[in-house]
Amino acid sequence: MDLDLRKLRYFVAVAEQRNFGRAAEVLHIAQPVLSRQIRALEAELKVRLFDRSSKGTELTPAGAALLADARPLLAQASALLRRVGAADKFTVGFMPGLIVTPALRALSARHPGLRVDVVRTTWDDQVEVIHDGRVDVGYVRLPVPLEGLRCVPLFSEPRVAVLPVTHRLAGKESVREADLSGERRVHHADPPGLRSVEEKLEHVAMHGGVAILPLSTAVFYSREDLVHVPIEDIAPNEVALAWAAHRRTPLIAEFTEIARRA
Amino acid sequence: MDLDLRKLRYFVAVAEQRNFGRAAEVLHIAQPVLSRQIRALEAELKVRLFDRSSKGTELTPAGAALLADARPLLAQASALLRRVGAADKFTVGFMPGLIVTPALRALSARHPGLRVDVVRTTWDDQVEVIHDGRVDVGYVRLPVPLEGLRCVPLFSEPRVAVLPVTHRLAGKESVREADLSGERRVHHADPPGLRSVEEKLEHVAMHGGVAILPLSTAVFYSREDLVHVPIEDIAPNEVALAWAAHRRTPLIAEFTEIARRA
DNA sequence: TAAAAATACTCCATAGGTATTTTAT
DNA sequence: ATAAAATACCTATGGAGTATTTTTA
Repeated sequence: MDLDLRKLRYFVAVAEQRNFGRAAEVLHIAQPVLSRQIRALEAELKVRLFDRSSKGTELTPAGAALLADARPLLAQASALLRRVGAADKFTVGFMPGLIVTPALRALSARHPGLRVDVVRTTWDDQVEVIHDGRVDVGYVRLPVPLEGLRCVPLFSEPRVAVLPVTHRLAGKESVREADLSGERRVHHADPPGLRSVEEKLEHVAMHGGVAILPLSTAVFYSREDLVHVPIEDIAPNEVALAWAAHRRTPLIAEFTEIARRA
Repeated sequence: MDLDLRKLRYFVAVAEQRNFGRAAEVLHIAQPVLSRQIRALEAELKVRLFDRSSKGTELTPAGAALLADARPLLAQASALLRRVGAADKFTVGFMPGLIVTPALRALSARHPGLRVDVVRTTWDDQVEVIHDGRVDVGYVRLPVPLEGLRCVPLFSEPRVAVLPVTHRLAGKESVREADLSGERRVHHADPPGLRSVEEKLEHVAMHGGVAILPLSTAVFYSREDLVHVPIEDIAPNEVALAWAAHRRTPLIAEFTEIARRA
């Protein structure tokens, strides 16, 4: 009758590990328990989810289809758990460089009893925090995967090249993308391990190369040993407000209005 | 750890009935069981969900917040259950008057093993069937509540007034909305009980009044004793393709492309 | 006192554990 | 022979039932 989210969570673990023993370890349960639970799930759903063999466990087509549904369902359940009991709290996520305080202050002024909170996000988790309920709405930098989200564009801003002050292009009024073709681009997680803006800038300062950032981010994280130069011919960065697609709450509607006007 | 969907379903029943005894009847369980399960849920969530009194049961603010999350979560769970085991089937919903066979045939041609199916919807359930997984995508007539949906506009078409052949306006080339001001409008579920297009048209034929329908619907359901006349100054009806916001499957992407080109 | 919900108790289904067997490379 | 999953068997938790008590308008 009712789907058992525990079994579904176990299923996802096996699907990810492609191995019952390892999945059981991850889940901190014994392997026979996991085998039995997956079999029970298959019996309840009347569908074979895995092709087991001694050299590995693979998803069946039905299993793959289930996995696609299972992940967002579990995320939504965890979002529900996170939000309940925090009904009087409104949390906003934002990417580095974006200023959210005026909008939050406006919301707070209209709802004196409301606790407001902010969470700084990164490229990695700007969408994840929306799906799992850590934030009610997020200021995101596009593009993002739109699945499960509702999204309104807010504004766009130019991108700049961030360079060491000693760089040959450091004094320029502006540059074109072609001017940077010889440079090592510092992207997100490239070189590996760089996740935050600070880390990227530290890398540029230490080892050279160029980081391409939205203007507001470059301004917010400016350092004396780095400069930023506008890039003429690169698409601007779009900033949008996003929230979980299935939610309809007055607070979210109100906040999007506030954010749009700002 | 894991949310219990059974308890959540019980919670929704109590929230809807605002009475434990009646909710227990609806759920086909005994009242003490329900009391105990709701208490257990409150303990697990560490939140009081209801204010109980001998003259009624009311949601707390936290309970109201939970309800808003609980409904879509349960819908998504039921969608998952419906879809698993039908991984090789693609189902399309459509509102009356819309022709979906060419698009379906095109999809079918590209995927020989795929079973395709159609479901005719009404105003009442055109969105519901998407949320609970009865269809993979739906041709909907806007406006629809966009929560939990992804939606691409397809085309728009004029609306016409459907009248008895004997009506004073029956011979006209076209009419304006003001010309209809004296007429009894036959809407969806107004007069009560009218849910399908056929019922509405039957009502117009029997009792007079005017039904305003998209052109294609009026053509599809045309009858000898009724005529339709274009309305000059009314916003056209928008037709869109919609699907569950959290889903990303190749088949849906492919079908939206096909539908868009048609 | 009447209606609504909570408590007390019993029963049984099932998750979890350990030990062991089956199966395919 | 080895690795992976399944089976056997045990314990404990928690869901469902009936009978009854508590609470408050």
